[in-house]
Amino acid sequence: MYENHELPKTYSPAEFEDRIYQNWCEKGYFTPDPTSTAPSFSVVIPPPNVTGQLHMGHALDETLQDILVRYKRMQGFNTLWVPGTDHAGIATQIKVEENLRVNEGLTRYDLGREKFLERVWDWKHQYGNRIINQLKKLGSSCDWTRERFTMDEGCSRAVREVFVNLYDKGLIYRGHRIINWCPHCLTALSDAEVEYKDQPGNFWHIKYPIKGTDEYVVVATTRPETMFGDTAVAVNPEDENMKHLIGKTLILPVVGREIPVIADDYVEIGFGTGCVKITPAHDPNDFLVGQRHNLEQIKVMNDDATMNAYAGKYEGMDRYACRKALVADLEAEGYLLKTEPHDHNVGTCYRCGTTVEPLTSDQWFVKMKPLAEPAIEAVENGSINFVPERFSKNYFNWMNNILDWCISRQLWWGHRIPAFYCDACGEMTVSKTDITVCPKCGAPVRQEEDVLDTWFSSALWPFSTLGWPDNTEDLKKYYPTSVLVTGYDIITFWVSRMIFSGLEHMGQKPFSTVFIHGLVRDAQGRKMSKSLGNGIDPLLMIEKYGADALRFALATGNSPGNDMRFSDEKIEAARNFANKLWNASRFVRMNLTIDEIKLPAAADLATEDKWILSKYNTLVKTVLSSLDNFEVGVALSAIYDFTWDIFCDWYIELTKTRLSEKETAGNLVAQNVLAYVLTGILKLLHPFMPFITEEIYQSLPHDCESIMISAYPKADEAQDFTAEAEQMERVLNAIRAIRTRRSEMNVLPSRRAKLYIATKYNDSFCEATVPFFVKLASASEVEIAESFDISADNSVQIITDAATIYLPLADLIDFEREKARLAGEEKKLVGEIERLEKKLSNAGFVAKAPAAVVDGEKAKLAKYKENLAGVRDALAKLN
RNA sequence: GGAGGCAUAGCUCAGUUGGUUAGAGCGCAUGCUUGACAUGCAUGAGGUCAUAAGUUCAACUCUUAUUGUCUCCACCA
Repeated sequence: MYENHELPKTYSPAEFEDRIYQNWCEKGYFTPDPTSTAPSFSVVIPPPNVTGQLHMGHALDETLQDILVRYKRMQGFNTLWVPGTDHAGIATQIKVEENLRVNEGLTRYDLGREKFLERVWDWKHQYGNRIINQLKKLGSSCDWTRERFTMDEGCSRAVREVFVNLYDKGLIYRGHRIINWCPHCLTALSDAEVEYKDQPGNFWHIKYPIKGTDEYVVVATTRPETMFGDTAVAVNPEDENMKHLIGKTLILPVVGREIPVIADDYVEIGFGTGCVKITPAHDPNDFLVGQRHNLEQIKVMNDDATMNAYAGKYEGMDRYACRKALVADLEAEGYLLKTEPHDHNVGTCYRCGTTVEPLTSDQWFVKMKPLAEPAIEAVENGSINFVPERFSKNYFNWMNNILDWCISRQLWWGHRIPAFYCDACGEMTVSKTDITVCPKCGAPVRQEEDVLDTWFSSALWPFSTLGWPDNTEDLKKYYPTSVLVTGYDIITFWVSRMIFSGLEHMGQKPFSTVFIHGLVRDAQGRKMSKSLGNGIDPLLMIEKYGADALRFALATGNSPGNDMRFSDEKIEAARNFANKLWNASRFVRMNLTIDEIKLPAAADLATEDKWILSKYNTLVKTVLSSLDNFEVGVALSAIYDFTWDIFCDWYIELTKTRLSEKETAGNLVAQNVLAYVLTGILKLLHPFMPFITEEIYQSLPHDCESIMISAYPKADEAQDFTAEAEQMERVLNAIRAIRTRRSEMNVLPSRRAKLYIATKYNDSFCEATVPFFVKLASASEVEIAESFDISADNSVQIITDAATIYLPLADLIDFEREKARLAGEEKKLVGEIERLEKKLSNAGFVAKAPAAVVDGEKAKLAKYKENLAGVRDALAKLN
């Protein structure tokens, strides 16, 4: 590929990200090997809208999937990530209609169904690749040879197969029901597609006269314009104040029509006036009441929510105009008793925001109860599990209360329902293939005009994309898929429907784990939205900071299921990390003379090598266990901390002496360990930051043609050099302590001082560590002995875990300040000692706490006591 | 009305079976062109882990209640 090339001086991702991605594609790394016998790991992408544009939500979703997919691929799984797009019925149709209206002043009806659909397909072809290309920019390792579309031939065949199967089982039926109607989109909506929003409104109290008397009942309503469709007034049969009215006849004001008073316990005693107008054709509850009492359904509106002939003189008016006019007339005629402000929740269309109108209509439904039962069971028995687990509650809540699913849409863009009507004999035929004549009487048939809910086809995505209804190799290998990654906002829309569809049609769950993430919000915590204009464009971020930085920013500090904020600071921090890694790699690279990285034998390793290898091994364990538990953010921050704080800030510094000694054995050992650990970091990091890791990997000696198909690191107990690691920590702590003291004394780094180290652990402070003190603790020279007797008048005493260090700073020392510091130290130690003694004298603690904990506390106590003695000693000398 | 999340440093957030002196990034302060990196290095200030009880030898962590905040579901006409 790019054999051991030099790394440019500055990290500029734009210069290599596209090139690398293209190379991966050309090499076919994203396509699984068909001959592989390794266990499968498969994921299907939540298909974005085909004409949509990439937003931060997608970016997060794709990043998380790609992390899992690349991780598993590197672990040797036969890994497949199926990409594709969704035709997004309403959303796409609205866009095309809008475009048509603005540019040509036409409606879809002007064009007719066929011509209009041609336009939509044109639109799809024009914009369909945009989102795909945007996904590629992110680095997504999808198998593009398997790209699918919910309306491609295969998916369409799956839709028909499912429809006919369900129909034959009696699980799909056509019925006259009350549904949610969007007067703007002119289609039915499922319950899930309605969003409830609080809106200010009024409670209008209206008199309904009782026939043959001067009396009246008072009905309170938020929707007076529906009174033209009232076919009863209901009261609760248990309501003492109201039960005498049952059976009486009322006269509808303005309309003059007679309606009965009926008894139904749907009416809540004590709420409102106790009388409820019943409009079966325009309210879901009233519809049910109407069914119980056999009431007539009077629809008073047209499909565009203007009033029809039943509204009399209000015919043709919009529902809100009618409301206004009607209320004025009621008031004028003395029927309006009072108007009470009342906020209420109004259902709106999730696509266009128009207030939906509940109305009765002929629609197609899926009978949900029989499908929901096994779907609930699958999550209950752990066959499918949610991460985090709490989201299964959401799922159960939805599934347990599920009503039949209205699947027909009065749209043109979508899968046309495969039902064929014969006008001659009245027969309806549901068929997997198109038919032109009636199988019963031979007369011509016409196909159902309605199309299916978009989610009907998305529900089949995990198996329709793998070739179902054919029994393909892909299906055998990759179904059920391993993980589904998606946001909590579409658990009901999509996840639940995939689960029952998979169980019903495949006889097997569609996936084992549902990995749920939260929403990406803006820096202020607001939802990103077009109307607020606060959306951050992921592509701009990629352009400015690189895809790796974007991915890092999205993956870090993000825990499953929780929303996250995205800000410039976050992505800058991510870019800075990439830059840090880049420069550390340049440093390693420029010191490399070897052609092959070979970890030296343990006997040849220096203490600091064993220390970094132990630390690295701990990191590997953390990353593996975190990723296995979907703790992506934890894994990534562990890599970040190791890379920056341990590898760069310490280990690289510790190797500089050996690196300067060219052509020595120590030099070669240092080179090898540096390159080995760096390569390990790159591999661990690759799933998160695929581009920069590949670019650097290629510049180092490497044994695999691409990092993305190299083996993911494994933990290796042989590299846990515990004793050496502890030794090294003591040295580092001593260096930190010296730096701290010097800084407190305001000693310039350029002022070098001799160090005296009185050791407790001779092995920690052997001659080999002297250069570290010279280099990292600004020492001029170092003298090590078991103990020292330095007169106190010109030196600072530094007590560390492992040694007492004397720092002669003569004139620089402010003795008053040093005394105050020591006094503070003394106080702190006394406090700690008190706390520990109390704890250790607690019989319960000593008896019940694990021995290791007790021993740890004892050791700590001993250490503090020793340190305290040292501090007091120093104080005594100063006084 | 039902369910759930969140509450930890000035800001944004981690904290993995309860057990060192609770962490990071950004910001802030002080000092540094230290052999790759100022997109950097070193050092530091800053937290009674929302409140109150409970369980425990031991609670940021578990339980309950309270307060604040966000979300989902249902919906009363």
